[in-house]
Amino acid sequence: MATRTDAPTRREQILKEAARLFAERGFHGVGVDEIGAAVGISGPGLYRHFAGKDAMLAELLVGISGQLLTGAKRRLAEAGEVPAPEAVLDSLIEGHIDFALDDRPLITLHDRELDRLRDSDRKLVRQLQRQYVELWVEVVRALYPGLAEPTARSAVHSVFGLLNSTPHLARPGALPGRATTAGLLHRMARGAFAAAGATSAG
Amino acid sequence: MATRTDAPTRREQILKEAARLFAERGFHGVGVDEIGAAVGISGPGLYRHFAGKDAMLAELLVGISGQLLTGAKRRLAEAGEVPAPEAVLDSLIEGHIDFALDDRPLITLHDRELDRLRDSDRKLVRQLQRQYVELWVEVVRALYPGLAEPTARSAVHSVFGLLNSTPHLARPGALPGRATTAGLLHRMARGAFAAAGATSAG
DNA sequence: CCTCCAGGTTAACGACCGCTAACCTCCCTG
DNA sequence: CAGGGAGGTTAGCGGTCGTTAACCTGGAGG
Repeated sequence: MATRTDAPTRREQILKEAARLFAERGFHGVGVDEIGAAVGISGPGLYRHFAGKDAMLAELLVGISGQLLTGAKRRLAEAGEVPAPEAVLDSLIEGHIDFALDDRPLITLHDRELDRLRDSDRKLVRQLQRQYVELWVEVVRALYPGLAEPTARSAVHSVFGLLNSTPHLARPGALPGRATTAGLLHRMARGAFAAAGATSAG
Repeated sequence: MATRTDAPTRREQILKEAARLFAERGFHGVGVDEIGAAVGISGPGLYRHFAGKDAMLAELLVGISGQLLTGAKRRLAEAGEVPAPEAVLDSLIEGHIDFALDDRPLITLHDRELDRLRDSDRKLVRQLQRQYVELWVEVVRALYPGLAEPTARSAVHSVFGLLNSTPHLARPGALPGRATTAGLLHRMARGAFAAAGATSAG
C-alpha cells in the first residue's frame, strides 16, 4: 500500500465528503448544496467535477468494489503457489477488516445504496462484488471441504455482515482501540466459519 | 405466538407495504403515492390512517424494537429461575433469526433509517434497542465470564450484523430452505461468540 | 499584455413531493 | 329515511431538489 503524501485533489475531497454524507443520511437525504458546502464550494460548483449526483455515487460504489476485489486478488497472489488455506483466509479477513475500520462510510454505502445506480453501473458493481464473494467462497471451501457451495456462499455473506457491523459499534472513538477491535472481529469471523464448516455437510 | 387468522386491517396493510418499499429504496426514495398504490388507494388517502410519512416510519421502527425486546424478555422469563446460559443464548439467537428471516424488510429498516425519525421517537427506539443489546450482553457474559463488558457488547453487535445479513443472501426464494439457513446462522452465531469468549480476556 | 480556461459564482427553471382542501359516497345507526 | 362519520377521490399549493445558464475571476502561456 503506497501511502499518499500529496494533497488530495478536489475530486477526492468531494468523493470523501459525499461518501460520509450519503452514509449518514442516505443518497436521497443529501442535497448537492450540502455536499458542496462540505468542501467549501457551493452547490452547482460540483458540476465542474462530476456529471451529476448519480455519478458521484457510481464512482464511489465502483471504486469500493474494485478496491476490495483488487486487494483480495493481490493477497491471494502473495500467498504463493501452493497456499495454506488458513493463511489465505486470515489475509482476506484482515484486508476486509482494514477496509471496514478505515472506510466506514464506504462500507456502509456498499450494501445500502446499490439500487440507486444506473443499470450499467449497477451491473458492474454487482459483477465486482460477485467476483469478490466467489474468491472468498473458494478459499473457505479449500479450508472446509465438507461445505457445499451454496452453504459456503451463505456463510461468506454472513461473515461480511459480521465484519461490516463496525459502523454500528459506536460513535467515532468509543471503541476499545483499533487493534483490539480488529482482533476481536478476526477471531469471531474465524469462529463463525469454523462453526459453519464443522457440524453439517451443508 | 398467537397466529393471526383474521384479515389484516388497512393500517397493517399500509405498514407492511411501506416497510417493503422503504427497505427497497430508502425512506426518501419512496413517495406517498407509491405507498398508496401498493395497497390500492392513492396518495393522500393514506392520511386517513397516518399523520404523515414520518409517522409510518416511526410506527414501524418502534414496533420492531419493541417486538424484539418483548420477545427476548419473554424467552428469558421462560428459561426459569436458574437458567442455563447456553439454553438462553440459543433461545435468543433463535428468536432473532426468526425475526430476520420472517420480516426481512423490517430488519433492514431497523438499522438503516433510524436517523430519519423525530427526536423523541428516535430516543425511544434507541432506548429499546439498548435494552435489547444489554439483555444479550448479560447472557453472553454469563456464558463467557472472561469477556469484559465492552468486548461483549461489540461481539453482540457483530453477531447482529451476521444474523441481519439475511436480506443480502439472495432474492426471495433462492435460499437452501428456511430451516437449513436458520441452522447455519445459528451455528455461526454460536461459533462467533465462542471465538470471542475463548482466547482473549477482552 | 492579451487570452483563455479551469473553477468558481448566483439566478432560475422544471420536476417532484408531502400535505391540505374540498368534495364525494357508501354504510351504519337512531 | 335522515344524518353522519369513515374512507376514499382529485386539484393544487408551497417548498425542495437536481440541473442548467450566464457570468465572473485569477493565473498560466505565448
